[in-house]
Amino acid sequence: MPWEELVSGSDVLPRRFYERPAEEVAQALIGKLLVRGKTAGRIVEVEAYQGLKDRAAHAWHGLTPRTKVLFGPPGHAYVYFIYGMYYCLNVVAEPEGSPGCVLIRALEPLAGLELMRRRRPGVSTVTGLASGPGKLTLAMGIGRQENGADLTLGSFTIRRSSPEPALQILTTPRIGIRHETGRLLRFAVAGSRFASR
DNA sequence: CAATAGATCATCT
DNA sequence: GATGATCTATTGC
Repeated sequence: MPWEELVSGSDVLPRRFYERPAEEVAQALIGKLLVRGKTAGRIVEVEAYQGLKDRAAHAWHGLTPRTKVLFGPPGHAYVYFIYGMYYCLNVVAEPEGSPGCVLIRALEPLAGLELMRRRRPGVSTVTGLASGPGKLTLAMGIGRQENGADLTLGSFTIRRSSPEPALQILTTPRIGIRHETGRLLRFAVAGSRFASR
């Protein structure tokens, strides 16, 4: 899909969209558009992290230099480096001072596919371009520089598409964590080939 | 197919 | 000094 058409038919989500419990924001983000520069994709998989009351969350230990952004105002990006190799993208949720967030885990690529392919050499299928938290940051060129970015302004945003597709949402436990594994805080588009496994 | 190993480093104890 | 919100290649059935 042409980037211009995609963006002209969509609206940036306002800050108040993010100012509620992380679990609600996570579900509401399914189907929304993540746009960065000339690349864009539909969010098909997310996980909610509930801050101080969630042992699996980075913010569980409290305010540190790394978690500072999580304690700030909602609607900003929290990007962290993991396993010595990858970056993961989160969106800060809940009112300022309450460090809830939503991990973006997978996208259906919609625009800028050529650029994404160049950033993911060796990946032959479109489904494999952004079907995981580390993969999507590579495909969209997201790194340290984006930590703290305001997602309600500028060229890095999350948008509501019109019309919004009617999507069946699946709820499951979160992936790759050691604590709080029983909580049903992962949400994905049912049957999506673009979600992670 | 499923299971496993290796890459590689910021962050916090 | 250990750990981790991962990915890929490789091995074994």
